[in-house]
Amino acid sequence: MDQEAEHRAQTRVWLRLLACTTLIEGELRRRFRDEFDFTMPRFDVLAQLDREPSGLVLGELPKRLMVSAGNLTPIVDRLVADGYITRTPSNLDRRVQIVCMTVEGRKTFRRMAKSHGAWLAELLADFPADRFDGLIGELDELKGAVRDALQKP
Amino acid sequence: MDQEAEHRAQTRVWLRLLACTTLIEGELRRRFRDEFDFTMPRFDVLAQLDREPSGLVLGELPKRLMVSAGNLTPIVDRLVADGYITRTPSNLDRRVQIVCMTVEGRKTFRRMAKSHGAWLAELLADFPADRFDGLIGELDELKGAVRDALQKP
DNA sequence: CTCGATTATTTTAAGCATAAAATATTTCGC
DNA sequence: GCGAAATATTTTATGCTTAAAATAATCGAG
Repeated sequence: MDQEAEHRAQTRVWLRLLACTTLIEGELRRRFRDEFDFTMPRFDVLAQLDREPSGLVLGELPKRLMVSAGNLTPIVDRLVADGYITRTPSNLDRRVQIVCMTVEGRKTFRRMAKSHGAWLAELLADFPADRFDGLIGELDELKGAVRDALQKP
Repeated sequence: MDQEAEHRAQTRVWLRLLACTTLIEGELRRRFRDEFDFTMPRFDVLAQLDREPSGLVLGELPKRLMVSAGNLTPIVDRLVADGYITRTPSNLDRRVQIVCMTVEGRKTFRRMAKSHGAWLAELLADFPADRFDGLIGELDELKGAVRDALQKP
């Protein structure tokens, strides 16, 4: 494959990737809004905390969710205000805060997560099941390749 | 594959997809900003107009870019103010406007598009070239499957 | 021809996202 | 222990994004 063709293939991969993500994300956002009056970023925060019964250091969230720290402040604020999570200053280091899901938050999250899974199943239903593993493998490799490329400089 | 396993595979596909897109998009955004003081949505508008020498009906842009109409108003406003595009009311239908790239806009776009291609090549360099076509095919199928699922209701 | 429906576009309100600056606290070299 | 560097978090400014309401122009049925 010459340089030109490789360039074209790379652009095509990127555009397809973006189209698939935009399509799915848009529909999931719409349903979260319509069914639960909730947003995906809020759901993503709860999803992280669901796996951590003892809570998480606040600073861990931006890393796991791949967003900026400043971004999370108002999102966490609102989740606290709505009673889904708590935010408690650490006694050992007063710069640090621990965020932890409340019982109410966990209950709400589980209900939404169930729907989330069902929506995804509905959206991906027409994709042949025996090719999921192949696609996952390709995407994993792609992710690794991009990560490596970002590491270099 | 049982229901459970299929669900897990679907979630994994979605998370990988999102991770890849977020990773690449973030880096491209950063570079657009650092190198050209430009944003991706602005670039996307120019990319559409680059393929239309005689311009486009404004209402065509939200459809092609898969964004809402209201979203484009301030973006187009600024591109006009910066001299990259023109916006002229149609004589036949005064509701309609035609947007068209200026000579300056076209020059700027081509310069940025060249860098954009190079950045993408850099980010995807470690992904084996002989597997691009396979991945493109999978993503095309995925996109089609999701589109079909969205059509149904 | 005229009024109601449709279509194109903008405005508004709310929230997400980033980068960069600000604030507050801790840690570490000396 | 003191002051400088490092770390955790919030604030600020700017821009993207959507949904829904508003505006404006055209179309179409009678």
